Amino acid sequence: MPELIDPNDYLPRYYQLANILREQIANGKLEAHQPIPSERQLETIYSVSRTTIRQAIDLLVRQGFLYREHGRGTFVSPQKLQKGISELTSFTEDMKQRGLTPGQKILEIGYVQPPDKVRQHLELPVGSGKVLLIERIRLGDGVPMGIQTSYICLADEQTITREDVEEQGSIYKILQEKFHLIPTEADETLEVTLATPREAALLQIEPGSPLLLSERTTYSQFRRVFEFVKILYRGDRYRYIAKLTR
Amino acid sequence: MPELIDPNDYLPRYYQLANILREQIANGKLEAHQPIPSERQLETIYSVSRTTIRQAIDLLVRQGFLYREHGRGTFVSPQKLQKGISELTSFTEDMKQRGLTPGQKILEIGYVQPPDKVRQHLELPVGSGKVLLIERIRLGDGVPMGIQTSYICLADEQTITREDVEEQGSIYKILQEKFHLIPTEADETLEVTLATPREAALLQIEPGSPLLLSERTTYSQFRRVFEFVKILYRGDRYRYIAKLTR
DNA sequence: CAGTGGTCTAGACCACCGG
DNA sequence: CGGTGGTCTAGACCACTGT
Repeated sequence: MPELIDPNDYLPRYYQLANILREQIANGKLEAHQPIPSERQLETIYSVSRTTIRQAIDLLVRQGFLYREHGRGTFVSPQKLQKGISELTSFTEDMKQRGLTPGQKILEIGYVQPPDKVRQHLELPVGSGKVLLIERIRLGDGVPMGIQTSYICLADEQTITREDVEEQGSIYKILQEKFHLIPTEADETLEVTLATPREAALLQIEPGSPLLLSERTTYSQFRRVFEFVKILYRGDRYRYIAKLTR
Repeated sequence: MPELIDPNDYLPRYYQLANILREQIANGKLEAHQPIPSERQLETIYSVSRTTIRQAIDLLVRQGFLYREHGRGTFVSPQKLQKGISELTSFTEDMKQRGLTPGQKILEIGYVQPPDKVRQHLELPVGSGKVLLIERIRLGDGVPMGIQTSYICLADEQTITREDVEEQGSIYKILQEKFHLIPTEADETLEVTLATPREAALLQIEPGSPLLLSERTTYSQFRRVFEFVKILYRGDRYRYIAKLTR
């Protein structure tokens, strides 16, 4: 028996429908490469208009759970494509998705004058004020995975304390809960580099070992840059995963 | 004067409208953080219904050219977010986007029994037949950028010859033109590795130099795997670029 | 309050696919 | 041919924003 749509729910109907269908896919009620009911059938099953049906399906197609074939039908995607990777995630979320327990050791936290390169990424004018710096060793299941250096722009009255970071772990979570700042978009680059003696010591590897360097500029829901993050991952422990479309 | 929508064009109206707006953004007629006309205004300007207007705007929002704010309006995204990166591209397209001229030296081309790992990525059963192997040094402005090894699954009657590859350069272009096979989705991983003596010689670097290893499984418009590609990029010459959303 | 985007309806015609 | 998804219309009401 299909779950039904509640017109009075606070969630929009297309969103409720997407949740119902996604649930059925996760349960295995709908199997890979099998067709789901046609849009006209779904109209009568759930008593919503075809526009709303299509909005729900559009969502699931973009999320990689369904695919359409013109003139044939709408089908369930194979497992592999259902992961929804290449999303903007915090280190904390990333580790959890990989089945590891995230952890950290705080190296430094405080306000600094950002280096020129960082200032440019943050789109700050020359000679502008200080930004919050947080430097941490990031752990996965207790083992060092990388060194993370975050530069964060906050309004004057807002700040993050060492206690916040120690308690919560995830800065994204703090930003969201304390300041309603939601990371929405980011530009990221990845390249190869070699460990300096200091980095090697922190990561417990030999100096000159290969590292994966990620640099990210993050935008809030207001389309303003609020963060520049650099993560140096141990080359032997970390692999970047992306899902590409066209 | 705004360009107009032709109802008899072979392109759908929402798509024509998206092109018109994208063009105006590229021209600078619409500036970053400035609002575009409201959806009701666009209705009268272009004589199409609001649904169609919204479909066009949805497209441009997903492509990163516009952003919406509920109750305020729809605005032009800042330049940086307009690049539309993190798309599924061939090496050839990737180089062009970076402003470099793509090139190649073919090392090997022919049918082989795929290694187990490759066979699994291609979702082929144990003991299945041979697949097409193409190994090339890829160049950007004539300089070695990486070594690309492609394993391609084709139907029995289809094949790609050395001449095809030499003439066209891009395998994706050949697949599209000869077999109407369109790369649509891909899973990609990136990690760090060190150059073996053979790789170092081919890339004209020291053995043990750091490399960026990309492995990609590519799906066609029929949601079937048709390709597994491995590219070893020179760590000092290549940087991976991604755009993340949430 | 008026104006914006967000959701939704009940239709319509088209292009494509399979039998 | 009938059924599928793809596009489109002309409305409607809601939630949110600014003044």
